[in-house]
Amino acid sequence: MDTIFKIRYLCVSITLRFMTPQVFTYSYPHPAVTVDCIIFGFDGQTLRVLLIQRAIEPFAQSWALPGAFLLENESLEECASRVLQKECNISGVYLEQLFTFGEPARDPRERVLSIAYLGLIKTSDFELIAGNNELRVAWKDLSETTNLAFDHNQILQTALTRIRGKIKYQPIGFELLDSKFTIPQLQQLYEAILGKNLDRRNFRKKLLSTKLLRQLSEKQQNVAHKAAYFYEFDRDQYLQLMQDGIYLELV
Amino acid sequence: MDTIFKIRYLCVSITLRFMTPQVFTYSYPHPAVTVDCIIFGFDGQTLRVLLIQRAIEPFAQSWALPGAFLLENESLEECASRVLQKECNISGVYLEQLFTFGEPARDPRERVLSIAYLGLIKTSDFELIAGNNELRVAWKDLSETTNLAFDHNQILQTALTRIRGKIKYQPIGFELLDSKFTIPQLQQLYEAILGKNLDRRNFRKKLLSTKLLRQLSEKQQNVAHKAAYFYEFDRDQYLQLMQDGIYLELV
DNA sequence: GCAAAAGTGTTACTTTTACACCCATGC
DNA sequence: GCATGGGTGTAAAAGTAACACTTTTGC
Repeated sequence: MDTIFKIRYLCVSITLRFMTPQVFTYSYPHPAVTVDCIIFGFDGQTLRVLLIQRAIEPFAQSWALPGAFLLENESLEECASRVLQKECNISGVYLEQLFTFGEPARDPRERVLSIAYLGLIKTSDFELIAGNNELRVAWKDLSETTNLAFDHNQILQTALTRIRGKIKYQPIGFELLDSKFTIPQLQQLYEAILGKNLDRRNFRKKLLSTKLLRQLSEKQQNVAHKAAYFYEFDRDQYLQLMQDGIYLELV
Repeated sequence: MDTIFKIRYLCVSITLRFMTPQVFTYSYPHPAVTVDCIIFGFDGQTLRVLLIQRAIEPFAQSWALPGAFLLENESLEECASRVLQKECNISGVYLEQLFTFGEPARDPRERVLSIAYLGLIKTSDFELIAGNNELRVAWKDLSETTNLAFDHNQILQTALTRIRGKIKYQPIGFELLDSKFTIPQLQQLYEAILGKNLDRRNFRKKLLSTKLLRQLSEKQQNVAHKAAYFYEFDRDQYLQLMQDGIYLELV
C-alpha cells in the first residue's frame, strides 16, 4: 500500500477509537440498516461503476459500493444523497430504489440490511473526492469489479439487470450524457449498457419517432469526419407523454 | 364491535402486558424493521387483497396488510412466509420483494422500515384463520381498501402498478388460478388485473402462440353454454424459454 | 327454442428488420 | 486524397388490431 494511504488508514482507525461510545436500547432486536449506492457513469466509451476503497474492517482495503448507516431522522433517499456527497463529492443525482438485501449473514459483524439505490450520472460532471472513512473513490470498469466487499457483486448484478431492462422503455440514458449529445453518442451508450450492437439507421429512426429529441443547429467541432448534430432531451415533451399515459419504446 | 372481538381484543392486550420485557442495545441507532405482505387473490371474478384487522394500537381495529417484525436470524423471504402462516394460515405462496418503505414518520411509535413482499394466490386454496394478534383476516375488494393502517394504501398502489406491468411479460397470472383453467377464465383474470377488456380472439391467439399452455381433453361441466376446454400451464416449457433468453409478451 | 358463453379466420394496418451508398471533415 | 464516422430510404416480413358468425350446453 502507498505510504499516503497507510497514513490515511491510521488516521481513520485512531479517529474511530476515540469517538465517544453511545448506547441505543430497544425492547426487541433491531437489525442495523445501511443504504448502499450503485452509481453508473459513462465517459463516452464504456460504462463504469463508482466504488470506494474501504479504510476499515471488515473488508479493509477492498473495493465496495459507497454506503452508510441510516440516520434516525433521514429518509432512505436522503441517506443515499448524503452517502454520495460525503464519500464521493457527488450531488444532485438521479436515484431510484433498487432492492433490499437482507440475508442474515451478509455482514460478518452483525445483522445488517442494505437498501440499495441505483443512480446514473455523467462522469465528467464531478470531481471525485474520497470522504474521511474511505481510502479512495474511483470509477471502475465492469471488468475490474470482481471481489467487491460483502455481497456487493450481487448488488451490482441486480443493478445491471435493472438498467438493461429499464433503458428500453424509460429515458434514463440521458442522465448519463451531457445535456447536448449526438445520436451516435447516445447509441454508443445504449450499446455499452445493453452489451450489443444496434443498427444505426433503425436506432436513429426509433428515437426520433418518440419526439423526445430536439435537434440543435450546433454541430461537433474538430472531428476527423462529418460532424454530427447535437440534440437535447425534451423533458417537457416527456412529462407530457407520461401524463397522457403513453407507453414508450426506445430501442 | 361484536362481543367476540371485544373479548379477543382484551386477551391480546393482557398477553402483551405480561410478556417479559427484554432489552437489546446497540452502539448506534437501529430502526425497527417489519416485513409486510401484500397478497392478491382471484376468485374467478374479481381481484381481492388479503387484509387483517389489527387488534392492538396503533391503528387498533383498522384493516392493514399482514406483517411482522423481522426476527434476528430469518431472511426477509422467511419472514414474509412466517407472517402469512401465522397471521392468515397461508403457505407455499409465490412471493417477490416489492419495495422498501422507509419514511421516518410512517409509524407513530418509532422509526420502522417496512420491506413489502408481493404475493399471488388462488383464494380457494386456503382457509383463512386469524393469528393471535389479529381480530380477523379477510379477502377484500379493492373498493373496500380505503383507509388502511399506516402507509398501507401506498403499498397497495405500488403493488397494483407492479403486477399490472409484470403480468404483461411474465406468466405470474397462473399463480392465481387452479392448475387447470380455461382460456376465458385466464382472460377474466387479465381483465380484472389490467382493469380493461381484451379481445377474445386476439387474447387466445397470443397466449397459445407462446406454447406455454397445454390443452387437456377435459372440458367444463354443467355450464349453460358451450363447455370450454381446460388448459395447464407448462412450467418446463417456460423454464426452457427463460434459459434460452426468450423475451415473452403475453398480452 | 332460447339465452349464454365458447370457439374460430381474415384483412388492413403498423412496426420491425435488414441492408448500401454518399457526405463532411482532419490530416 | 484518403481514412473516419455521419447521415439517409426502401422493401420484405412480422406482428397487431379490428371485426361476425357458428357451436354447444342447460333450462
